[in-house]
Amino acid sequence: MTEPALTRAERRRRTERRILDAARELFAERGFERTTIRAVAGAAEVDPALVMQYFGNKQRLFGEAVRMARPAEPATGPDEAVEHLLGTLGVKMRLPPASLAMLRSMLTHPEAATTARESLSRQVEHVSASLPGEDARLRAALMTTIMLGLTVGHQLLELEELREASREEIVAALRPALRALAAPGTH
Amino acid sequence: MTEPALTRAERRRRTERRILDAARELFAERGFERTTIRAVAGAAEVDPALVMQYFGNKQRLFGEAVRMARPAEPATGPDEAVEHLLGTLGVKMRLPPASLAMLRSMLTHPEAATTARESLSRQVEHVSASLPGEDARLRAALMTTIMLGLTVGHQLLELEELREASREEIVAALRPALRALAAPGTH
DNA sequence: GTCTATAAAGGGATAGAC
DNA sequence: GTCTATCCCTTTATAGAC
Repeated sequence: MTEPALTRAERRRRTERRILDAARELFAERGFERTTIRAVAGAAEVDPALVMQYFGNKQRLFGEAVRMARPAEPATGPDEAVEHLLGTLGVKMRLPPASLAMLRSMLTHPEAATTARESLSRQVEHVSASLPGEDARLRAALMTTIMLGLTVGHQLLELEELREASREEIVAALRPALRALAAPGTH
Repeated sequence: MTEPALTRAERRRRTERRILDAARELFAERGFERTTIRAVAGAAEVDPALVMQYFGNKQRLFGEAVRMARPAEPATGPDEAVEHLLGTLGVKMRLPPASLAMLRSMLTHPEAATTARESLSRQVEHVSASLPGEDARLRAALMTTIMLGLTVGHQLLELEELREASREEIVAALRPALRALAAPGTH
């Protein structure tokens, strides 16, 4: 009793974690519809019924899998906003499984779509606050969708033309485009 | 016999067309997995078995639904390439159902993913041929994914921030960004 | 040619044994 | 607390009647 290797609660916590990790990976790879409870259980090496026991249903499992902490970012200025977006590219080229899972299903699963919209809207707000000019909100939205397109093309569609470039090359090529949007337009 | 209102072949052609139109709309709206043969048949007001009779299986129905004519575009110069891309925005804000159907499923359906990759690669090649500079291919890829992100955000996710802007505003705000990519970089 | 009936499979969910 | 067994629904696909 002096060395209770693992308490029940602890064991349970670990099993739950294993299931969630497996779920994230499969949702990220195949999307909501093509991911089965059975497959998740198989990958986590637990019984399918246990997955239901822990998460209730597939929808809640998905909800837990795509939930993640989001760091709050302070508003600054146009140049900083550009560099901030470019900086996320390092992250975006190896997105956390939770984000990938959400992105993979955002076009075909209602809840994932909602989460994606909310997340993108927050980013638009954040960037927008750092930009000058009348149409800051639209330009911020364009900057955000540019990053979205890049992520989709690179991470989800795995386009060769992007895969064969280094992060630095992409950042360097993209910077002038984002700068053009960050500056109040001459249009 | 002088007025055969509709030949068998003609009737069949029309029914097939009705099925395809219904399929495109549903695939565009819900994606491959969430679209059922039954729903397609219902929308086209035919028997589900008839859909199978005509198209064999769901996969082939999808294949026919997303197939579409693609106009060949001549290569020109950087400015023309930019204006060409911006010009497609008019189209992209009301994409043909076949394209929408393909895009909707591109992240979760293997065949749609392949079609999307091929289509994007063609566009990269086309734009790339019009650009000067060492890294024309990468810059063309970025321009293409920018348009992809915009389409996804606007048409599929229906982001408010984009929806509330007019085509002209978007074009005007986006032009400098694309121009920055079209010019051989100072990076 | 079109529809009825049904086969066959897959997978989410549940009850209850251990 | 974990697993066995199974239910039951949905959906694709087929066989054969009309």
